[in-house]
Order: sequence, then C-alpha cells, then structure tokens
Amino acid sequence: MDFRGAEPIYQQIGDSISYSILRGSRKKGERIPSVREMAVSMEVNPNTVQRAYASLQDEGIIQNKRGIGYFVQDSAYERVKEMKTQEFISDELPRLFKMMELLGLTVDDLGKYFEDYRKNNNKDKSQ
Amino acid sequence: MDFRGAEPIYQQIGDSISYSILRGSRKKGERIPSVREMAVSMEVNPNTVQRAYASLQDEGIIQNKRGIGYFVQDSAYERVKEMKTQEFISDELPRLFKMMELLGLTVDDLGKYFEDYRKNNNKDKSQ
Amino acid sequence: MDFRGAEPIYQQIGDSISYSILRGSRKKGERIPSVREMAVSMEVNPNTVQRAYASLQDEGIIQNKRGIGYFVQDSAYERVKEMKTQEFISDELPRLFKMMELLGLTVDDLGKYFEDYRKNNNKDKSQ
Amino acid sequence: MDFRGAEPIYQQIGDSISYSILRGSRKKGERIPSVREMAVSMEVNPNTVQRAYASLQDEGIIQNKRGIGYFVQDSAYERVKEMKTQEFISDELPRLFKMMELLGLTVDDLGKYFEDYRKNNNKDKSQ
DNA sequence: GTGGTCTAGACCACC
DNA sequence: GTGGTCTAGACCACA
Repeated sequence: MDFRGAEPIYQQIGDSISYSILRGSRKKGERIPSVREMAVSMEVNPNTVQRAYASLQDEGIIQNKRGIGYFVQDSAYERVKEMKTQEFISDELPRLFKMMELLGLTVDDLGKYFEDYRKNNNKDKSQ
Repeated sequence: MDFRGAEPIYQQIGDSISYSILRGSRKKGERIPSVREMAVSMEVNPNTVQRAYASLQDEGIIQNKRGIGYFVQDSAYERVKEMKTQEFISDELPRLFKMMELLGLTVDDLGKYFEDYRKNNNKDKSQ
Repeated sequence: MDFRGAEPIYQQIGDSISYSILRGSRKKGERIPSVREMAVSMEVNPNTVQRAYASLQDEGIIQNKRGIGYFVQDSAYERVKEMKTQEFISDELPRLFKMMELLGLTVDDLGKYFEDYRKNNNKDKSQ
Repeated sequence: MDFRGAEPIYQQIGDSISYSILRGSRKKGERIPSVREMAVSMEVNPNTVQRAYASLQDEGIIQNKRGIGYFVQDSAYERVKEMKTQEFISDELPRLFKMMELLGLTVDDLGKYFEDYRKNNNKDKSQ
C-alpha cells in the first residue's frame, strides 16, 4: 500500500479493512493482524495502526480480546454495509448530482462511463 | 452558508463562485464583490476570501484590476466547465464506481436516487 | 489537577469538561481553551489534550471552528446529561445494587451515607 | 461468563469467587476447582486463573495446600465482607454521590430504580 | 494563531 | 506475546 491523497493514513488503513470485510475477504470471528505486525507490513508507526483499530472498534466493526488481539465482529459485514451506504447516500450522491446538473450530464452518460470503468478494471485484474 | 465538512473554507467560497458562473448567474466581465464585502457577508476572515480569490485568479477564472476590484474573465465559463469536468471524471467517478461495486449498486439505482433528488430540489426552488 | 486512579488522563480531561458543562460553568457557544493552552495549564502533552477534545467532538459536545478553536455545542448540556444518565443507569446502578444485596445494605443505609457525604462536602466548600 | 468491560479478567474471576462466598454458595473448608479445570470451564488461559487464585490467597480468602488444591479459608466470609464493604464505602459511594448530584438525582430516585432492579432480578431467577 | 497527523520511543497492565 | 497510554518533537494546512 502507498498512501495517496489527503486522507489521513489511519483512515485509509481503517477503510482498507472495512472494504476487505465488504468484499468478503475477512470473515466474522477472524483475527486481524496485531498492531505491531500491521505496522511493519504497512511501514507505518504502530500508533497510526492503533488509531485505525480503535476507530474501527468504536464503530463496532472489530473487537479486542485482551492480550490476544482484534477480531472481526459477528455483525461487522452488516454494520459496514449499512454505514458505507449511509455515507454514500448522504455525502456522495448529493455532490454527484449537483455536479451532473452543472455539467449537463445525464444518468445515461454515467452508464457509459461506468462501462468504460468496468472494462479497465477487468483489464487490470487479468494483467 | 455554513462551512461544514472537511473542505477548507476558502475552497468552498471559490467553488460557490465557480458554480455561479456555471449556472450563468455571474456573466463574463461582471464585477465580483470586494474581499471585504464578501468577508462580511460570509462572516469569515478577509484573509480567507483573499485566498479564494487568489486561487480563482490562478485558474484564470477571475482577474484583478488593481484599485478597482475582481472581474469575471471572458473565458471563465469555458475554463470552469473544462476544469470541473476533468475533476469529475478523474476524481469523482472512480471513487463513485468503486463504492457502487462494493455496495452492490447499479446505474439503475442511481437513476432512482436522481429522480428523488430532482423532486426535492424542485420543491426547494418553488418554496 | 492531579490525575489519580486508573482512568487515562485524556478521559479525565474530557470528563472534567463534561462536568463543567453539567454544572453550568461552561455555557453553549463558549470557546474552550486551545489545545496548547490546556496542555500547558494541565502540565500534559498537547497530544493528550487533543485526544480528549477529539473524543468530545465525536460525542457532539464540542465543535471545532477551523483555525479558531473549539466551542461548546448548543445542545451540549442536553447531550452530556443524557449520556451520563444513560451510563449511570446501565453501568453504575447494577453494580451498586449487586453490592448492596451482597453486603446486606438497604436504600435507607444509602440515605444515611449520603447525608454524611453532603456534610463533608459542604465543610470542604466553606473552607 | 463473558469478560466484557474494563475490569481485567483475572479480577472478574476473583470477584466471582468472592461473591460466591458472600452469597454462601461456597463454604469454609470447601475445595475450589483446580486452575486447569477452571481455565477450561471459563475458556481462559490457565495463567489468568492462576493469577486470580494467587491474588485471592494474598487476601487470605483461599489457601493452597500443595499437591492437593485450593480451599476456602475459615475466615473467608468475614474477610470478604470486610474488604468489599471498605471498597464500597471508600470507592463506590463517593463516585455514586458525585454523579447523583451532577445528574440531579435523589436517594428516592435510587429507591425506585432499586425496586425495578429487584423485580427484574427475581424474574430472571424464576426462569 | 488554530487543530490534525505522524513518528519515535518509552512504559504499563494483561493474557 | 497483546493492546493502551503518554511524551517529545516535528510538520502541515488553514484562518
């Protein structure tokens, strides 16, 4: 991972874990790497990972078992999906629609862009 | 205006001017309120407005005539449309499409949300 | 302030602010000392104060105005009262009642202890 | 048992034994399950149980007979009652009363909550 | 001036 | 081994 953009590193780490749960590559009950392991593998300070984990725990996505490590909550998938959908609808969509109107784009235009995106994405995966 | 969200205030001010040009409510050659006027009406530090204006001038959207004020450039509409379209396609859309895939949403779903959005928006305007 | 007990410092700072709102000594809209000021006056690292403030902001008790400082939210008093009451009922009371049963104490006994407590407290205030 | 809350597991185990003595369900001279048995039944690391037992032994509540096991001390009931009462008065009550004043609750309010608690508790036992 | 993030390194309690 | 807290000090963007 390289940490692009303005988004703070600890948030990017948190998101990457949330996404891995959404994609199904982390399942409920599974242990996630210890703070120190993750810090090494991401080449980041342990405090930064700690912050990401703490925030995920606040959101009820992972849970700490003391002295053992962090584990994916049973309800993690549902919570993440719920939260991200909510964010999407209340933050992403209004901005999107506003821009579409200003730029004179229609939903059909979006459809075409989406096809392009999926083609490129599949190319990437097959590489 | 209330300045919520992560976006810096000076950018929100700049965007609001860009948008007013896109919407056609500010036309080329028109004068823009002075830094001080704007600062008062927005309840914001003049430095912040100054920064917004400077940034818009950098982008060739407005121009400063010394001792007189800021004016909308002749080519402003085209430049804004060009820039915002670029941003939209290279920044907004990829993030949008990534989220749609993760959340299992289709372009059709977007269409439905868009109708809702336009209804609410029209309601607001007729009030 | 001296930081006693097992409770982390950043939480004690947060609580002390919450309590000052409950007592009415901080009113809505008021600015609270900057992170650095508070750090100096509490003889604590700025990061520790930052953490306390961030957590209060999460809870909707204070709010940051960028470049200016933190301010007590309009709804702060209600939120604090609501949250603390909730904690009290769900955490404190069950433990209390369990102990009372085990130790064979009645609510009347509590009443007596409470009178003692208030006497001592008033003594302290009049000193 | 599930080990939620901030209290360390070894303490929760120790407390549960202390409480069983207070309730009278463990009598003086009785043998306590071996460290291993307890560890299995509680799904916990044996070291953790060991620590709980050691701490209880320090407090003179149980005693180790080498090669045989741990046994409830003759004076256990009195010691536990004494210790817990002390803790209750010096730790629990001041915090309780402080919160009551901040939240504007009276001893009468506590009485009502206590009735609710006893009702629910009896319901649980009769299930 | 303000807050926000990050690193490095330390110490602690707990399992 | 695990996570949690704290310090010291740095850098950054923003108002």
